[in-house]
Amino acid sequence: MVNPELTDQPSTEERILSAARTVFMQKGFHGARMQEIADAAGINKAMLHYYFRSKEKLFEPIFSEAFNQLLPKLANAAEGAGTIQQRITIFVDGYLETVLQFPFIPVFVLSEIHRNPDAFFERYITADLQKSAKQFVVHYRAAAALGLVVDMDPRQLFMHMISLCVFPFAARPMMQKVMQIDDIDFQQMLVARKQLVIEFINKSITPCTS
Amino acid sequence: MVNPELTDQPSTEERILSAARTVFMQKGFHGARMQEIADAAGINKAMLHYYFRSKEKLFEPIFSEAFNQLLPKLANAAEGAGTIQQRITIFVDGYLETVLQFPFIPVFVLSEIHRNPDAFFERYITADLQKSAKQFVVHYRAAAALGLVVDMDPRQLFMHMISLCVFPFAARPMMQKVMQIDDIDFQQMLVARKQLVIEFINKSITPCTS
DNA sequence: GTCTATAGTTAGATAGAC
DNA sequence: GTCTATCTAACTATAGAC
Repeated sequence: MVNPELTDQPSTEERILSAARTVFMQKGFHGARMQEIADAAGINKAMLHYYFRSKEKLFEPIFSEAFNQLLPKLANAAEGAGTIQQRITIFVDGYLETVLQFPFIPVFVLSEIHRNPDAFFERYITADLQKSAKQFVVHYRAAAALGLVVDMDPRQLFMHMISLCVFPFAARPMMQKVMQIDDIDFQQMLVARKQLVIEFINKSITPCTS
Repeated sequence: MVNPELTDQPSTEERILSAARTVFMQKGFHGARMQEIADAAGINKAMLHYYFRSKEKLFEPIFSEAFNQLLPKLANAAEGAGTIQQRITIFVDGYLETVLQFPFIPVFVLSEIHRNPDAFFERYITADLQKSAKQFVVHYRAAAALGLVVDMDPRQLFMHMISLCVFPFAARPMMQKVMQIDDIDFQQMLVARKQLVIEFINKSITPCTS
């Protein structure tokens, strides 16, 4: 057989992963059915188990991939030089960029955390990640001591940032319905948030010196 | 038999609902097991079906109760007299008060929306709710025209408000682990948010006239 | 590697005695 | 109303032919 890497045809494994990504993201772990994944991949259930022994083992790489696209954004914001405002911009920009590209990630990650918190923590909340969070806190406190930003709990600010980026995607269908916004308009609003959220946060943390 | 309304003993139906509330809120619809609910209620599965014909029919009142505690807060904020700042305070206060009391509601509602969006919309997103959202938008635009608040899309502000209130509860386990905050401290932070979120928003929407 | 067929398990729902 | 026992369906997982 021709090496699948050199052809246009995705390998069976790739087709399975692609189908699993779609189904798991939309239905979650418990809601997803192996049959549905098999159908979407154009193969049968037996093949799923041939390539990935179990549903759990098929789920793992999908979740891993999703999660690892989100959280490294924090490291970018915490490391290197720059003002707090620049760090916030880097974080919000990167975060919103990713969820705009993969809008199912927020709900997917949230429900997985609650389904299996211990396994989740052990694998995905690394020491590096915790270190980045601490660095951000230190950076903010330093800036506050210099009077560059208002004095507030940086951990609360950090929660503000993530909330403003992620929640509109997680709650999208409800928000759209309540505010009666169609798909095109809402998509534009989500794109516009990149700038808006940064302005919103900056206005709140900047001391009124003018 | 003695009228259960007059005794201290909760009726079987109440015990079932109470058990279902706990299990559904922690596991979601698909994750919940009828057996587990029966065990928690101290009865057997047959009784669940005797009182509530199906899992779906048992789920319905639990979800309804949860959802109806959240969204009426919007009506309170939209109706009556008051400044935009006062409306925001009413909304954030009421919202955070409720989720502090029932911390599982956010994830619960979010996952149900994605499980069954159509049924969800039909039953729970009422015309009243949509009217309240519109009223809030009108109120904000009026205040902005008078220069009392900065000119921004009030629908985006509305998303900011809900995001800041709800998300920290939905993502609590992850946030705690990343920032290495213990249960007691995090609980205090959540309580403190009532004031913080209001200040944060007010600072952002208030024109810098000083 | 891929398929068909089926085993094994679990969960939701029901029947029927008390 | 409450229980035990059982049915049926759905789903994950495997066996075995090709």
